[in-house]
Amino acid sequence: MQTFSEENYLKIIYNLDKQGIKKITPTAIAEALDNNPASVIDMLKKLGDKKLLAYEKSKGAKLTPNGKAVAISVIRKHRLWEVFLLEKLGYEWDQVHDIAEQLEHIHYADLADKLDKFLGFPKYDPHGDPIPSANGEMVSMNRFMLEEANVGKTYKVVGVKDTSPEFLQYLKKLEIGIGTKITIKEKIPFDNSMIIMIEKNMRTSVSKIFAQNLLVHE
Amino acid sequence: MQTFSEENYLKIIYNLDKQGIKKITPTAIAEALDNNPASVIDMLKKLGDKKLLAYEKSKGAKLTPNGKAVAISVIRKHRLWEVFLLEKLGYEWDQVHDIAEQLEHIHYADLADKLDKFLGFPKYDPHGDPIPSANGEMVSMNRFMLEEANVGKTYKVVGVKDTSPEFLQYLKKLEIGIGTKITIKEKIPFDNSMIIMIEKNMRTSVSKIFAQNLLVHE
DNA sequence: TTATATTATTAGGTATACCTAATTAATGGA
DNA sequence: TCCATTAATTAGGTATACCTAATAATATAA
Repeated sequence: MQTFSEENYLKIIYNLDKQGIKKITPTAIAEALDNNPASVIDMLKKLGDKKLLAYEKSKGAKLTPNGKAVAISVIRKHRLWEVFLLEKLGYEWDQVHDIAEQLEHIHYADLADKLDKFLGFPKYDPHGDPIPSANGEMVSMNRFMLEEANVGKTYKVVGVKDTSPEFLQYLKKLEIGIGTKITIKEKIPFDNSMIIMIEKNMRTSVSKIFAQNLLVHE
Repeated sequence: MQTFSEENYLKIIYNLDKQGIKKITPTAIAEALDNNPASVIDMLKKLGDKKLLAYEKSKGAKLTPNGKAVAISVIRKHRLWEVFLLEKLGYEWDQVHDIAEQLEHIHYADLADKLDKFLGFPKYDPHGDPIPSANGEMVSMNRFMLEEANVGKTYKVVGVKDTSPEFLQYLKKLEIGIGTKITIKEKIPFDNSMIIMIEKNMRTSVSKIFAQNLLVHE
């Protein structure tokens, strides 16, 4: 059994690894957790003693299979709770993350599995991230940024890169959510903005930075 | 904002008060929390500084209106989560308490209210305890022990006094839950056992100790 | 009333998870 | 290569929430 704090470290290290960072340094972890590299080193020692990860200055931090399993189980709970908060309690996209940050640490035998079943075994969370199954497997989908989409084609929104309230609230205003269909009408080379059609009725222009933060698939 | 620990103290003190204990001593609190009186005194000082309670050796601990409000809000969340776990996730009576002990400390603006709405504004939790409303009010019902019920009359199960897995699992076996109707057929003076009819089809005998732990109302 | 328990309290200590400041190591550029 | 910058680490400190052991206060009983 891990503490909230230990679980957060494992989760962050797992995410940094997923992001393709080869060497996960104390500084990178401290930045992600918004704390101090000295604190991180304390914790890396502790998690090392618990055989949840291995840390070497030259190679950075690497989760053991055990540590990875804990990280995935925390991520599973986080994403399931996000689905619950959005679909059942009526929270908005930009609110579910903070609550799930707390709920992800609730421990009880088959809580995640019961929640999973109650929600109908969802495959993705409200940000379009895949939900690990009970055995830790994740479905992967060919996702890319709206920026890389082609003119004339229609895509489905599967998630966001930026999860700031500002971005999420803007999406809500545009009535863009998970599953929304977006057709690329035109790309404006001048400023790399795009003219898109949202669900066949709302034609609008979106900026480059917008297109760089919306995940879609064909 | 309070820590998990502070909330647990406030909750316990509130409950001891509800149980009619006039002088809530460090020893009584330590017993309820399964910790040390010395630790309790530390915390009483801290909660006193935060104006959540007042402690005097002669009068014991007394919650301030503020401390009481926090305690009630924790209790509200606890009981709402219990309903959720039982009704939505399919947990059993004897399991919901432990999970709710963790969930009750999750903080977020209107989480309790949204959960309350999702559950259809339940008035009682699975143990028959009233759920405080958003403004801290609790419905009270004329509840008593099955032991005090009269022969020939029919009652509705509203809760249990003993919440041990042993008792709760026995209830499950007898198919007795919240709302189950029980008719008193006969009282046996010899051992103070009772012959009851459960929901018009199951006639059985229950012991005195059983009848002392099942809460019913007319 | 006085001796004996029982409670309450204080003093001092532990583990967790942070912190700052100082030091050491590593890296990058001129 | 050497200096400067950045990163890693160590040392020592803080707050939380516990603990044990010793002492003080109170209650109970002979």
